[in-house]
Amino acid sequence: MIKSPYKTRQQELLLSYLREMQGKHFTAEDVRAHFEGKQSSIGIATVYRHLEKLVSDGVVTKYVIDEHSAACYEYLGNVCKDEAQEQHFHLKCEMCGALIHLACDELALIRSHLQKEHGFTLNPFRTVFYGVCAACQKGEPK
Amino acid sequence: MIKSPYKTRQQELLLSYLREMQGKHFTAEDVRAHFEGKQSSIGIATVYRHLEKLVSDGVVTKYVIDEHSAACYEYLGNVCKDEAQEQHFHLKCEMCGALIHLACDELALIRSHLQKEHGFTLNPFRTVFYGVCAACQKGEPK
DNA sequence: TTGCGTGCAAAGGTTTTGCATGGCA
DNA sequence: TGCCATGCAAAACCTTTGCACGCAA
Repeated sequence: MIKSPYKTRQQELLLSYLREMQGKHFTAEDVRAHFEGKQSSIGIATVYRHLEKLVSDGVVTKYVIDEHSAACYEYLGNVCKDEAQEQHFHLKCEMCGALIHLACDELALIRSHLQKEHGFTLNPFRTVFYGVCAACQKGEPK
Repeated sequence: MIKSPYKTRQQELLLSYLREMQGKHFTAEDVRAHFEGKQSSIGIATVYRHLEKLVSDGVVTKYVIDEHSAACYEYLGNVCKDEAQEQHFHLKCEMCGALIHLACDELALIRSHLQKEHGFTLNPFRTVFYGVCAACQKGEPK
């Protein structure tokens, strides 16, 4: 992670939020709203600028779920990057909208298959599987 | 596929374009531009309205590639839907932007795995695998 | 003091929607 | 004639950008 030349109040706030939300998903608006009202607030533009930088540093992942909802971000935190890559996939339920984390070794096979047979290096940080989750299939849409 | 109550010139044009583009990807703007200038033109709103309907009918698939580029559509055509589901996946290269079709039985295993082990029904029509394609890895970015 | 960081507002691009008009049956 | 379809323009939405000001070092 590249260190910023300057340390600012907003940066500290954002990082504290990230730690708090580790492993969960949030949008840029979530971040802004979280600090709204308190004497410490952050402009939405600043949030986007920081998140963009953190994404390019590989510390935060950005998922484009749907063109009409805001992008989802996730803080990868202290997890070893390679480890996270192998174990961490996302499923998005098209019915209830849930974004599900899936840690499954089986799926690591997909990566090696795509790599060996098709010369394609999968990026699990950005790939989202769409479909219908178990709950919704049982007829329990929210 | 649900039949429209009325048959219109624009509808005919759109369908002819779809047949022409079967198996390829296009955006709403591509459709509009294709008929621009000719005495037969289609308004962008009409294009979106038709595509939206065709998507919900399952005849056309919509892929949200990136939040800042237009959505990609694809006409599934006469292919049996079940057959297409088994054989047809998409890879998106994050370097050169190529959208690659991948027909691979191996990947059908993903679906059954997700179904059996996680109760999740994958929708291959919407799922896109992100990563880096073989050409770009060999250092041949466009 | 230097120059990066911030916030506001405006711009940017795609997609949707309201409304009056046009065209199919 | 009765409605649906169309097209234009405006709206809606998220995200980026320009610019002046503020603040860290």
